[in-house]
Amino acid sequence: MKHFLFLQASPEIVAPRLLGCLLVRELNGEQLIGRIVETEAYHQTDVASHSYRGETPRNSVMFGPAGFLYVYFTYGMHYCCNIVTGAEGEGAAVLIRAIEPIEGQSLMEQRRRRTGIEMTNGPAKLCQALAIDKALNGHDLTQSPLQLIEYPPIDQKFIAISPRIGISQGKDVLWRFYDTRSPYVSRV
DNA sequence: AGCGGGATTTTCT
DNA sequence: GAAAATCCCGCTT
Repeated sequence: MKHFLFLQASPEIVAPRLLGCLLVRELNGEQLIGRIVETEAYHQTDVASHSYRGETPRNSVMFGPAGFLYVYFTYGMHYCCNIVTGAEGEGAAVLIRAIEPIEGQSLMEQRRRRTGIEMTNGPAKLCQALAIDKALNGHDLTQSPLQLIEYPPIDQKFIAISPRIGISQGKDVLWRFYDTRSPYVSRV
């Protein structure tokens, strides 16, 4: 049985489709819920992608089936999370760059030691807010304690497109997507 | 508001 | 040994 059929497309197709979908995290009996408002696509044919130079222990989840979580550690202190897309064997994923808190705000504030948009307006910030670390690398997003909830696509008129953030190569590719209505977008 | 630097460790060259 | 899909703080305007 295949869940999340929409995730089996190329990441640049999936990335805007993930806007408006929910991430539901169960933590210590509480539910933390965030609405995805900013995403970036990465693919093995793309020089900015972790999968560009082929499969390694670090990026192997990217080459697996769609619907799993790829978590990586960077800058010596931060975790970032991606949703794997595409066909099995294709190194593709969508980086979740920002979410809008829907439920469990007080616990997110506590975890982040920040309030308001500073809770979740960046890829490493939302991972800290939702307690996502390497233990969730390879996690099946149809299962507890972290689930993706699919929603109908948001109206295209609310989607902005831009170059991706924080990369040194591939800056010409317009694979960043965000919901222009959300104050939680990491930058405009 | 915007810039510059430091934190800190994994990963690959 | 360098760079990294980042964040935070402090300083300047």
